[in-house]
Amino acid sequence: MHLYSTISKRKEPLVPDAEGTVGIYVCGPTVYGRIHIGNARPFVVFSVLKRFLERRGVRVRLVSNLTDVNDKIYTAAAAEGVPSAELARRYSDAYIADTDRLGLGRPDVEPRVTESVPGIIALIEELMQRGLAYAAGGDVYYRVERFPGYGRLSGRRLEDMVSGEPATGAAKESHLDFALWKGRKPDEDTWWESPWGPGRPGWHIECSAMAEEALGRGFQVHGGGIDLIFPHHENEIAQSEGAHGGCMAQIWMHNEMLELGDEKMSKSLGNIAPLADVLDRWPAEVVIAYFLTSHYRSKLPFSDERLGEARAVVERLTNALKAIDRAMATGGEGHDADLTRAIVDGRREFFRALDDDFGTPEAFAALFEMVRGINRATTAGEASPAQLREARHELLDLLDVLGLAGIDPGPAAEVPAEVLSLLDDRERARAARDFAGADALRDRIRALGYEVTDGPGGPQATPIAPEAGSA
RNA sequence: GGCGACGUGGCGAAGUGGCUAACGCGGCGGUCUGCAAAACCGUUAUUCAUGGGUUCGACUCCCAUCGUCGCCUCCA
Repeated sequence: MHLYSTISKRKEPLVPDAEGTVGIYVCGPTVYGRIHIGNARPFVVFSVLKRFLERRGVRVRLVSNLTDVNDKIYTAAAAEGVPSAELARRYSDAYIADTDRLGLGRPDVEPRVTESVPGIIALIEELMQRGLAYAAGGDVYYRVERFPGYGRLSGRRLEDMVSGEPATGAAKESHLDFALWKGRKPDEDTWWESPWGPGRPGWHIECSAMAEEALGRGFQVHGGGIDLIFPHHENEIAQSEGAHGGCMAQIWMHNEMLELGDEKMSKSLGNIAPLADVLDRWPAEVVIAYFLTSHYRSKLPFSDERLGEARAVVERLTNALKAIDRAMATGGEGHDADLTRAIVDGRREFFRALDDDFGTPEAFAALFEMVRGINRATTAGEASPAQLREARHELLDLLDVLGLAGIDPGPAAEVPAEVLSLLDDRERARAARDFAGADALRDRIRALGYEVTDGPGGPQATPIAPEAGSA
């Protein structure tokens, strides 16, 4: 498969390492609050990318960190009057719990900064030995102008960079330099001893250290939000490649931002929708479909309208599965060549789309071609139960790649006898052409939580799905 | 000011040198239905922000303009 790489601005072939493994490192959240729907985008994109690659027979090692020590964590903890370690642990747990609800599994490794300090210190020492870092007033800084490739990822030149650093950074040799280690300030209650005195890691160094520890030097894909390109990922490259040479990652893969109204959603702007709240209102599969019906490199508006469209997508897929189940019961005895063609073509196009820079919108288009073929077949009624079962299996198989297998309604749940009885009453009313009575009975059944639909095989009562917003 | 991304039908979203510009939602017409839902069939952009240029040929390449967004301030 090919993936677009920010550093080359081209689609690059994804080449596994000598053991046939693809290592992926994705920058995870800083845990000073509940994560928002925007944070969920890389989680979904990279989790599903992993599923896809594994389906392709590639072994994947997905690593996504938690940044659990940071200025914002100190600040939030101080505001609440709790120890920063406690606050970080609480929101680390919340992050795991919130993303678990998506049902996409966990990354293979989820390292935490607080558990990676020895490796971080070792990396800083290596940089100092190479003259790329220097201690100053209890801090350690990276000497940016000593690293020739600086700016390669973000396409910046050093002379173009404006000094945004406040005057407090007076200990630095250059305003471009960034902190690798920050000396402990009196009110900072999470800290470690180091060769440079007590303190804690700077923002960027932890990812260099944790990526190396989990994936080794020179892995396949480094990912994250596009807003991390500068300075975070630029600095990671400076650190990792500065310390060891070589190439930190083959491909730099960045997802675009969510938009709320006209601006991006972000914690600093305060216009956030917590993932947990979104998942209270919409099923996980709808949220996944919401992300995946758009390309990961496109800006994605966040709104109830868009979630509603994603729900329509999911319903169309679900309805096709239901249609198959009904058709298998009534069953034809022949072979529907058009159905087979739709399945084969759909499967081919599905994988072709994902092979080309993870083209999930086109993959959905392929699914819909398959769905139309299925719906045509169930309408025509020629396909045998065996052929229909195969079609169902194929569709579900592809849905599973996208993490959407959960939309399978499965075998219909037992309908309560009371509902069945009312259904019989309604049929008698309909037979007597007492439609007012029939509709009244339908209302009573609905009050019991079941929707009545009249199909070719007679009426059916199906549980009413919970509506968005009702939770 | 510097760097970067993007502007495709009512909405969303693919395509990125050459067959009829995918797919979903919505609209309209039809089939089915007591009604409804689902589904199916047909229809819904002579056109891809605008203006130039390159080319036998551009939505696709180049330039300019307008517009939107992101980064340059520890936000995915």
